Amino acid sequence: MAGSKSDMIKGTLDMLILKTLSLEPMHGWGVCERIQEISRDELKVNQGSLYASLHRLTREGWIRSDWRVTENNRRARYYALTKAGKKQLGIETDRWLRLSAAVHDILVTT
Amino acid sequence: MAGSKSDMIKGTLDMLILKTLSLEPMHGWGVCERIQEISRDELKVNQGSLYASLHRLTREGWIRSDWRVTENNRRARYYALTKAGKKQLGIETDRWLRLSAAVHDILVTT
DNA sequence: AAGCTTCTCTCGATTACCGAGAGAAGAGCC
DNA sequence: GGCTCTTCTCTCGGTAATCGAGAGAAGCTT
Repeated sequence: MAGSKSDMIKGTLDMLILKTLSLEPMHGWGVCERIQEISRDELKVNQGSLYASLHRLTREGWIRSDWRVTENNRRARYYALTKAGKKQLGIETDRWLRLSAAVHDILVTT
Repeated sequence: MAGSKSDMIKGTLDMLILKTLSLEPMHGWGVCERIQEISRDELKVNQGSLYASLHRLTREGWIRSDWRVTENNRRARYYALTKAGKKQLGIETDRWLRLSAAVHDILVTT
């Protein structure tokens, strides 16, 4: 299997998760699927990275969670953005847009 | 310090250096300045990261180097892209464009 | 009961980058 | 000669993010 697994761009996972949760509260598994779906399989979130990030975001106070029952009648932890998380999402998005534009500038220089 | 001067987006440094060297052979110090200049100070390459990357790229066979005399009559190691390096630059650029587009898709989803 | 799916969470290894240096050598000045 | 500034090389410890490979629990289907 020619590797070519699409890894994440390091440093973007937290932002991507914050963004996804800003759409609506979701459980971890749902975040994975949503990101993969919107990116048309370009981005796949490894579970090991997912929960590490979710716990990191919780520790920072950017998201909070509680147990609920899913549509399928299973228990799951639902995560939601806090106010601070919303602000953080803005900060990280700005930073990403600036930096990725700069990278693009380098790449197109002749 | 709140500093947070713009760090690199992790994983892009090698590509950026390959790209910069594809313009013309340069010494390490020159690569730093060029990247900073083109990105209008948005991207600053730390020396510790620079030489780590340069050595990594050499080890992989994507660049090669030799000692030359600079315009200022100093000795410096000039780095140049190899054929394999040119190919690698293409691969990494494609990957970057795909992934950054996917990230963008997530960010604009409503 | 067995097995599949959904969902949670953990942990060690890897790797890239930062940050803070040291060292060497030419240039300019006294 | 001695001094400092600039240019340019390279090293190394620490940190943080991600991977990769798992385990565990509980509801569903057969």
